[in-house]
Amino acid sequence: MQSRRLPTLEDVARMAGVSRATVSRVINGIRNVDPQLHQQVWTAVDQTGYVPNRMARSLVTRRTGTVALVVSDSETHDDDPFMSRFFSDPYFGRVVGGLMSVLRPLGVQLALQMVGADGHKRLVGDLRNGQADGAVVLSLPARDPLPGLLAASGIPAVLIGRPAEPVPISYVDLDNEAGAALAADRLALRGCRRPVMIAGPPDVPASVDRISGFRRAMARHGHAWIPQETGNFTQDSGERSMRALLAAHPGLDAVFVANDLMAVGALLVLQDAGRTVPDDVAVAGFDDSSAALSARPALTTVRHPLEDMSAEAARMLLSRLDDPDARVTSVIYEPTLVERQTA
Amino acid sequence: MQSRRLPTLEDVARMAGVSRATVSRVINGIRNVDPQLHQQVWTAVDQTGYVPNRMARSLVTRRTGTVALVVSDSETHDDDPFMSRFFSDPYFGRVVGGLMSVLRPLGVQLALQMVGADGHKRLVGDLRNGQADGAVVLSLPARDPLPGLLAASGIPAVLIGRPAEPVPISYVDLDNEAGAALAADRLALRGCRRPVMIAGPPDVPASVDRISGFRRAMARHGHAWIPQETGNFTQDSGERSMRALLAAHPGLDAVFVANDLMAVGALLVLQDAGRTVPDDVAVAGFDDSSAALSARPALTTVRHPLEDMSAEAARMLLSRLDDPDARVTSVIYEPTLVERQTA
DNA sequence: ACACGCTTGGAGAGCGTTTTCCCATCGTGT
DNA sequence: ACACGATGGGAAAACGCTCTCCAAGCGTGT
Repeated sequence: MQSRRLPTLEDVARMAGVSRATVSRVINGIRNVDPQLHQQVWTAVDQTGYVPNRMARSLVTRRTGTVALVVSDSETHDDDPFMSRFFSDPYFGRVVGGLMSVLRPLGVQLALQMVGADGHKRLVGDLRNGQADGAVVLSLPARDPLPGLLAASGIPAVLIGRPAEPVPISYVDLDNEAGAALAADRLALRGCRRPVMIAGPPDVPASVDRISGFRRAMARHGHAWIPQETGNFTQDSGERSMRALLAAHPGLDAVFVANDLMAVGALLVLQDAGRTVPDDVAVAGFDDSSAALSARPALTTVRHPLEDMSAEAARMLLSRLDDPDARVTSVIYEPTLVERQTA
Repeated sequence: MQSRRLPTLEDVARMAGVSRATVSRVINGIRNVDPQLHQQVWTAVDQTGYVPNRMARSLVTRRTGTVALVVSDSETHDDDPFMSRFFSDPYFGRVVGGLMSVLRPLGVQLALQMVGADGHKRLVGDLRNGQADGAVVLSLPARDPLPGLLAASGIPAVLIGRPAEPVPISYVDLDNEAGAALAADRLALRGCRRPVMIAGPPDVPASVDRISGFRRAMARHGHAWIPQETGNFTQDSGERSMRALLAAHPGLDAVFVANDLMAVGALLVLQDAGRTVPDDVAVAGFDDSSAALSARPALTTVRHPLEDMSAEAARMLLSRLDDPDARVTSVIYEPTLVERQTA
């Protein structure tokens, strides 16, 4: 069954009584061909069950119809298997969903690429060859050289999240500062006296922006100094941070947490410590991931339209592929506050 | 920059002063070549920055170095965007993580393929051509013809989750019956009098097995009849089902929920209804996803070693690729009970 | 010395497409 | 009638690689 050779253009051409070139033209809908032949070709295609060989086609067109989703895992430690952590984060799924929503209708493949600290050169090489036509790059640690390499090698790419250092490369991002400010305003509005925060890793730009956005907004509300703990975006680190904060600042009455997973952890710790949320302590998260909804009380959080952003990233990449000389662009999304029960 | 033609085998050969064939042999480590030339070739490779063109290579070897992760979305409804729901389910991430853990070290690509109700033939066609060397197939609704088509067309494939109908195709699966029985035993051990259950969609084999496993085990404990509601594995449907169950059977004191997401929903509804968990009502979930840990009280659940299973699926597929005549095999994993606070 | 194997490098034939030429045919305006 | 631009089909050259032959070189046994 599978041993039989697959039908090729040649076979179709023979059956339809035309040349390979004509069949190719019909299939790709390029140039006019006689309606009569057109018909013959299509019936031949049906009868043979012909499907164009992707490799052969790509070899000559230099297009693969695939885009790579590049995930950096340079931050992996041995004791902290990055893969399980990253992939099970809702973040990953939301991005994939957003990308697929635009890629799939167009028949574009999505290929997963992980790149370690060493693999950057290799990745660029692979990309320049037949690996993929372009790349959507995700979750970069600061100082990652990848954006620079990508830009320099002229590989069409779009980042999700701005590059840490200015590099001529397209990206979509959220206005993280504004989002954090939204949370700050909300917390201040409730009349909090001693706000604290749980920040994300200091080497990712989004984290930095959330920190500065929160501080700046709180300063406007008269809170010059905000105690802070740093986590790594996992629920577990949220719990640890909250415990530390509680120990150091027992009088705290509001906490801004840089993502929902950590916020859920913080919530649990607060409740275990006998604090009522939101009456004793108000909590605001960030992302509006599914965890926010299943928390009890439901988490007040900053909505991060990741699906939309990813979809846009896909669209940007695609249009860049159509027009290689297109300008580098960026799209910044505005976050909104989702008021639920914790603040 | 990117306009410059990439170096080809020919270029390397010229620089090294040998023939294309020799360079090819050196690069692929096939046959012996003179150490002297060997050296010359490698330095030429380095100097040119040569990277083999994947398409060209695949065209002749008929191997792509890619496996497809096939996700069926035939159950999509317009009002229920499948993609966002499916991809943000921890299930998806865990599978990807498991697959990657074995694929990545081997340099094998993972390509995401979604296939709709119509697309089966197309998928098979794409697969038989250069799309991928094989497929890992996920989340199939019952009566899905895909396993049959795959088997018939001789495409190397491994299912995650057994096919609904017997088909000569390899798969990995969990002993869902045994898992449900574990939960049942636990609930019975706590001395429950009125157990109920929230089941998954009746058209997925795993659901069916969990239902029958739970019923059978409960029957052994003297509970002949178990009231049941059916959800679709989302937290929301878990909430709905729990509410219905509570209304119809106010005296219930134990509930088995077919996955953790629904269990979290059930937990929330129970608490909102003023029931204490586990004292008034014991709850057991299934999967041991991250949601189980962040629930409060922490969810007692059945551990589903999805990462291991996916990794094994990848290994099975790979070995099938190496030896196309390998026998169809299946691996069934044994679930374990994770005793936390809800039961 | 000679024949005979064994090793190693090169020439070249594909792999299945797309695409560039080029040629034949046809309709049109003078 | 005749030249002339369109139009549409076919032959064949890539695309970059692998791999089968083939020939040359070498050592060995008789």
